[in-house]
Amino acid sequence: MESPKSDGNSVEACAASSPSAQKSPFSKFLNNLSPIKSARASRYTQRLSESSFPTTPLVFSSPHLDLHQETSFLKREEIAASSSQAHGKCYSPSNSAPIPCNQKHLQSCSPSDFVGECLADPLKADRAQNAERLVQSATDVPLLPSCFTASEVTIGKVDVTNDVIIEVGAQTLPHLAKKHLLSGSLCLVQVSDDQSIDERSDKISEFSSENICDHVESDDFLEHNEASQHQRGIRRHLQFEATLDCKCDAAFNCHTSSGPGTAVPEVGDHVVIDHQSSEAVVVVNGGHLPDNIELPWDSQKVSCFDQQTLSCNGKMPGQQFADRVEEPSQCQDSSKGKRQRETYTDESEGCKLCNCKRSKCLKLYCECFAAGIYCVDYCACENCFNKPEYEDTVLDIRQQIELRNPLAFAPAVVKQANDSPNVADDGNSMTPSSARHKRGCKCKRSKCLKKYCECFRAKVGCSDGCRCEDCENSFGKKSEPIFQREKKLKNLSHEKLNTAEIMSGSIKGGTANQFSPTWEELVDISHPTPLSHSHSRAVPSLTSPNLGDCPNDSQAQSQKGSGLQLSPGYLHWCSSALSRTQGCVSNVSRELDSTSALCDIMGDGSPEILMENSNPTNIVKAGSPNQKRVSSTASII
DNA sequence: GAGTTTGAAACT
DNA sequence: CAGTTTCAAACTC
Repeated sequence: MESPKSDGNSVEACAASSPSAQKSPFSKFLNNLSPIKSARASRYTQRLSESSFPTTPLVFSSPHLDLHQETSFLKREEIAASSSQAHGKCYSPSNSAPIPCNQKHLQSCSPSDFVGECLADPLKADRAQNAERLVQSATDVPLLPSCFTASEVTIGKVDVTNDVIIEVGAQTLPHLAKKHLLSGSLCLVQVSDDQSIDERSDKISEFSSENICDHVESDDFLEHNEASQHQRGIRRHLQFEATLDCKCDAAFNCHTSSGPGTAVPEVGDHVVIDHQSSEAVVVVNGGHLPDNIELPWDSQKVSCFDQQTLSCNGKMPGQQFADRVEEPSQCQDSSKGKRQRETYTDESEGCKLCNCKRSKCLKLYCECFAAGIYCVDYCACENCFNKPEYEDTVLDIRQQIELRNPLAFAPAVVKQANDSPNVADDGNSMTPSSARHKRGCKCKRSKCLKKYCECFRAKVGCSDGCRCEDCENSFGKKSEPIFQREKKLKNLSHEKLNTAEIMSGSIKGGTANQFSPTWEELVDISHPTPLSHSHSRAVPSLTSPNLGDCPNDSQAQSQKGSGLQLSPGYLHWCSSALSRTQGCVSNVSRELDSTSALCDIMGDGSPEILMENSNPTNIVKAGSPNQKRVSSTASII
């Protein structure tokens, strides 16, 4: 391993700012950083200073640290995570006021009501509540890299005895076993001033070794992490593009998608963002790995974040490319070449490994590229340019693709506002599906029953945005367009005709038109659901797609099938959902225009209500919490 | 593991 | 926008 050169802005310099770090094993470890890592760390540190991120050490008031309470570890984690979100939230060692390390980052949360509550009686504490409070407290802090790793901790010396300085942005503790580092906790270690540097680090190591893995094995922690690790594992993500413009904490938030109740284990997900390259240098997965798992990679590389949950004040950070380390469960055994893939998982993008040969992993053919992540060694790709070292190229290509299709890198699956089931042609409710694929599929032969189908692969039902044929998606069929129904009906008519011919032995003077489907017949076919009968007056009008003419999804779909299609993509899905509730809308612009009109009709001016009731089944579903409001729409129709 | 099938992406 | 080609994943044997 080459020794990085210190440029004065590097992590090394950062670590050296601590008196204790100068001779510490951490600084030794700094010298063992690869140039790339060192460069990233350097950029990160530099960005921190440039962007006025507080580099002041985190100081936790020692009275709140009870190292004798083994179970308090999780609470320390909570604090650590919360503090990491707050990055720079400092507590005075002697009083309850936060140290003014960076005024704008200071919060009202004081040690007494924050740290103390968390540590005082962790066994009795309601972790969910605490976590929620912690997260809430942390999220109040803007502009800060929300995560850092336990490996980012160094200890320093402070004037006040018994206090511990946690310095962020330093380096990995070399003493910690990898598996312990993976526990991903910012461990707070109480050391005394008279201890030597090595003793301190040893103590940290000892503490970590003895406590981290043990104490993170709380039920809820393990429950979550077993699932998350199996599904998501540990990945190393690097954010593309400078996210300095998006300094909000969410941009650096590496929490997974769980709610506050599961925030305790989640907070172990830490990341250090290199703001210059927008790279997450080190991320440690949220918690614990079984002791029997030996990880094949350097703990330095261990990282993750769940990019799907990133948000920047509600907005997705535009570019979230990520470089990641393989999942141990799935990727460890992977080798170049064929392997089992887990392209989609329920809550994350899973472990994507590509096998690209010609695309150089710079096209959407490449699932890694499409997912916004860098390829990794376990990918079987050839001539891969989807690597951090080609970041500029990747970004250029990405921009070009986004110019063509702004939604190209949007999440493939769009969650629906409510968890309403799709409705099959026969009116039966299909598997409830809370999400739809953003583009929809165009399957012709797979019947949307194989992973060729993007919807099926994403475990979502097909939507009206799909152009699939003979959809049998087990997660939810799409409604059949009228032209297909008409086609079927014509076929049926021809069959009838032929049957009649056979039966009668002759047919005279008649044409097939005599047996062409009437609109009434089309209504019967295109409105297979009970709802349709209640609106049987609403003959599907292909020429006047008024709200009143299209009372349900089938009719809306009928219009679509008649050539009045919505545009594809996410907008389509959202708009489609909107249109289904509205009754029908023939195109996006009409939908947009009619939204306000419908709000006027409904009288409450709440367009979100439309989204909440995007499925027509809600209209007639008794007991639906939205029934009253929706039924008013139905009555209007 | 090789070959085939499939459908999305890219291209025209 | 539709048709064709390219591509890589999914699938089959």
